[in-house]
Amino acid sequence: MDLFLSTFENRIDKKGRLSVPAPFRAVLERRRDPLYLFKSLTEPCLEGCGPERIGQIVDAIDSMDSLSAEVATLQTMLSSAQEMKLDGEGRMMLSGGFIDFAELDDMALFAGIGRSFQIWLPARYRERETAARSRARTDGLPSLRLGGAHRPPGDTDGRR
Amino acid sequence: MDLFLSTFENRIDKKGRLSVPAPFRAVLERRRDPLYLFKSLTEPCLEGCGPERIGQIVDAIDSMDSLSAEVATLQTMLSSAQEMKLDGEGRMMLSGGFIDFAELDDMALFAGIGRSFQIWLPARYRERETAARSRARTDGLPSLRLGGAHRPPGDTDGRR
DNA sequence: ATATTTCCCATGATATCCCAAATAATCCCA
DNA sequence: TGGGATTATTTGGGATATCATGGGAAATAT
Repeated sequence: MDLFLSTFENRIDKKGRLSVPAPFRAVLERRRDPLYLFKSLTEPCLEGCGPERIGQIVDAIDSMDSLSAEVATLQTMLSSAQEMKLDGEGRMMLSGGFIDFAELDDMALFAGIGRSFQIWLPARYRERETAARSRARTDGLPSLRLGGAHRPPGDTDGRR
Repeated sequence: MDLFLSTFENRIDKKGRLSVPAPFRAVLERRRDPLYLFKSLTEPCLEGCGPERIGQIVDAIDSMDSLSAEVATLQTMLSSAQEMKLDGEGRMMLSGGFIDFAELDDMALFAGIGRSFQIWLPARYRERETAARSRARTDGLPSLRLGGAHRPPGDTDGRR
């Protein structure tokens, strides 16, 4: 299925470079996709994805009333998005804006969440993770229908 | 996919010159497109794009009732549009009309929004971004159909 | 003649490339 | 199953290229 899964913690060197975890690079390389990063709209973290998600945002904007607040919101996502070029060793350069937004210092935690991944300050991510787990115990699980909406096996990409 | 993404802040020098960010120039050069700038209809900023977007506006006007108020509005976009010539270093000269309209002084912020970009007074742009982010947190994210509508692999550009 | 724009080159800052060291994961065979 | 060897991955640093910016000179207009 080719998804971003698991977490990885890598160092941000003094030049601002950060290695993309090899398994995440493998997903993108298999699809010959460049990597895009943008600031999360709702949380202090960065989001990483391939071009298809960026394309969805662009298309959504074109199909909406350009005066709506929703369009302004989507434009904010695009304005924070960057195509990341990786060096020969698979590292990207994080701009100051990205580092400030996610409040990163010298370590970054990659959290794969399926079709995209997030980049967090490690301490903040772990805080959030324990909070989510204790919410699950007190409030119960969110409704999860497993087994219903799967694509047939062998349908490895996202097309319909 | 060749989109205008991310933000860049450049200086307007005392001769009135302003560098177009290299990644934006690269998009235009790849398509051998000239750059057009016009005054935004809805906000105190300038809009930048290639000729195809200008063409879309012209076509939209042609398909509308030529006596309607909307047509008059759209026509003001066209009448404010200028083809910008760049010097050898990729800089353009902003006319006084453009500078006054966007209330620019010595810095300009380029914000890529996919098929076009905007030019803002940096402080004003950040205000607007903050507002969009707090709206996103309170009102939730705009509905985006994720996961379903992928293009087939290999269809890497943005054509429809 | 004077102001303004265009062209050209210089400079500093920063990103990119390239090679090497250190660390971590995997393999292989006893 | 253990442990040493091999390979993959991450990290570091110096050299090189790119880019934004500034200013002078030439060209154009007023």
